[in-house]
Amino acid sequence: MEIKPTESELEILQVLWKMGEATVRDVHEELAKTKGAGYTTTLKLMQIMDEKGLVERDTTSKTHIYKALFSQEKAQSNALDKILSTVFEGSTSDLVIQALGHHRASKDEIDAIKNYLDQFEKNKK
Amino acid sequence: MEIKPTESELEILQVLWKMGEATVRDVHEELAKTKGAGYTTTLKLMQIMDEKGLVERDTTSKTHIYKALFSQEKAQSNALDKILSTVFEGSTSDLVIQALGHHRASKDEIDAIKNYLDQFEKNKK
DNA sequence: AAATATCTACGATATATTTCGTATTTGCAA
DNA sequence: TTGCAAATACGAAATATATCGTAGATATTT
Repeated sequence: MEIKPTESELEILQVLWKMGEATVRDVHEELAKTKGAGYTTTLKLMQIMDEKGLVERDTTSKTHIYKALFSQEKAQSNALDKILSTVFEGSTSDLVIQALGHHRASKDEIDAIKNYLDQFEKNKK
Repeated sequence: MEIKPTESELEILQVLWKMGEATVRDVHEELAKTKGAGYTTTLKLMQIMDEKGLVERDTTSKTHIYKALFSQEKAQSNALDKILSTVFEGSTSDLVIQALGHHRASKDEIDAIKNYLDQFEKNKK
């Protein structure tokens, strides 16, 4: 059973990942900073997401509290899978090199990656 | 002016990238291997892509010949930008490490990446 | 040259997604 | 307790995307 968040649903998930828990108003106000959709639009989407199981909500009080069930890690994994197969022809190294080339990483980031690679090679042996 | 290929358009672009030039039938038969849409569906999409400027076509003979105008590199760059901002919170290193972790890269690929990093650091100085 | 196959053009339908309007409910404040 | 503000529920419209059917044009075969 594949549940794939739509574009708008992902925007909402981003807010939930950042805030942990949030009300519809919380989410809507965050989105309003960059987008111009009405409150009920956000509400409706979050209700749909609840039906789909992308989020859960506590409905004990009048104002419902939402939490993401679809994790950021899962979203990352899905996103990588998809672009690997659609635009990178399955080449992880192409993807990595492009990523490093176009989006400048800090020295710390580079070091983190090098460490990771060293670790990786050791385990290979 | 942002022209963003849709999901289906991207599938078609993939075929064009691979083949260089292709007719509607070429593309359709390639897609048919994994998908069940009719010939005119592919045709219509490719016509729309032509209007959008995603492809160009030679219409001198009855059977038109298509070529991608939207490059694979551009698609790669767009795809990375998007997932970086939507699911990786802008962290290139997170993206790279996830990519290396979940999708096993060959020794050659790892080496390629390490070389790239070394090169990168040298230029920094 | 007629019949047949293959192609393009293009409107129309189907489906998915997003957006909104309105009704109803709930809590708080006057 | 009455009224107002803010929330949910939900159908429906708006928009975006994908799919198809049919008509007409162009080649190819017999």
